Amino acid sequence: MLQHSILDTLPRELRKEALESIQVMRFPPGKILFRAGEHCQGLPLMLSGAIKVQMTGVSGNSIVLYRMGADDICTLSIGCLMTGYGYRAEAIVDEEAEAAMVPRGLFDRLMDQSAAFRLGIMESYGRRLDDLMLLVEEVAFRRMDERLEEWLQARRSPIHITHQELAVELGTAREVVSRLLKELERKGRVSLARGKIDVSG
Amino acid sequence: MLQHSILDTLPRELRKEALESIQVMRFPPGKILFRAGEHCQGLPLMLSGAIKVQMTGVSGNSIVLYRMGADDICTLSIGCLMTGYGYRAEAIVDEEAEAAMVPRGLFDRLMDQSAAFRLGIMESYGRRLDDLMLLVEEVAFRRMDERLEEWLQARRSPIHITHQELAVELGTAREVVSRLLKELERKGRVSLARGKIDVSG
DNA sequence: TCCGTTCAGTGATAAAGTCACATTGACCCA
DNA sequence: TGGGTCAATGTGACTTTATCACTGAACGGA
Repeated sequence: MLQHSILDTLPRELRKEALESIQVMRFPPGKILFRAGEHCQGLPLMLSGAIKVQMTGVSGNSIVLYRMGADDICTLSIGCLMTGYGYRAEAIVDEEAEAAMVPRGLFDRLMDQSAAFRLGIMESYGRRLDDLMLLVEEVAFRRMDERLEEWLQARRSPIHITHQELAVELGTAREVVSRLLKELERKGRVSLARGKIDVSG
Repeated sequence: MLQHSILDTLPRELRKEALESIQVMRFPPGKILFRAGEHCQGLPLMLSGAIKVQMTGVSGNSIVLYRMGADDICTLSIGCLMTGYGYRAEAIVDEEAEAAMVPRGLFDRLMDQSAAFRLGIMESYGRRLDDLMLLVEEVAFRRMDERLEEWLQARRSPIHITHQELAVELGTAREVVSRLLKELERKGRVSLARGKIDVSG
């Protein structure tokens, strides 16, 4: 169950302690791992699956910030744990996910004793930073029709999603997505059905 | 010169090594520390001053992502060093800054041997993540007139800045800033001069 | 089959971004 | 000291995106 995870790289002693004190959990799609404002209940180290992190603005609009995959450690939880503040965003499972919940004490020991673990942390942070920088640029400067088309092209057709969910992916309003999709349909690029988008080509 | 920096917390031996191998540098306002695409020349650990990090989109528009201050370590440089990719953004000095340039080897040793240093790194990452998440929300959902007014209120009047520079701070177009400022002037909230904004109240 | 609910479509209007060009102010320098 | 130059600002026209207020269509029970 822990095969191919970053924990495999630990020296024998530490690995033993890790395997004893961590709790492996399995989450179904749609499961909410945490909500904005809640406090950290442990550091999830992802073993498999995909989890999206999204935030909701004061206006009530939401946007997907980034996704976590295997070997990512939840950087938001680290921050939450360090500062004692609540989460600023929420995490929702996309694809059935397994995660090792690492207790605080073990986290500190891993940071102290394993260079590989530290590297994993830094990589997770690096990816998050990169994701967010790219997102800022997208949201600030790119056209919505281009972003929508790219999003659609990046998945396998047919795509099962509502316009509202797609709006959250892109950080815009549902009406905007509906109109742009209708326009794409008129151009023959997609065909639309309730909760489903077929991309041509 | 290194008083009150994170390096003070190091154990004697490590501190000695640090003081020998780091190079303290001083940068004047306007100095460009690095540009997009360049490769990392060392990890800056800021001792004083303020540095802004901004990125330019494919469209040619720019936006300020966040600012670094004393005790921040440049997370962008860490990522750059780890992955070997070039910088995705550029860093420009706002207020005269001093920074200790930490060589790769020392960085690794500090990570390995100083919990305080690790904590500093994590805090820097945490702040960056937080800054960027807030920025995404701002850019995606908030009205430009509100953002502009908040930005103005957060400084001491008179503010010496051009509309173009202000546009980069907010991630919008110069014309938008000019129009919104003119509107504020009509309402008596500011008075405008070339390169200067006086905020009333 | 009716009913409630979620999902999608759309007109009207406002806010923001883009393009093109006019005007203004600061400064240099002959 | 009067031009000349250039960066900074102003603005009209138009497009894109966001918001508000609905309407209608599809689905899933009861």
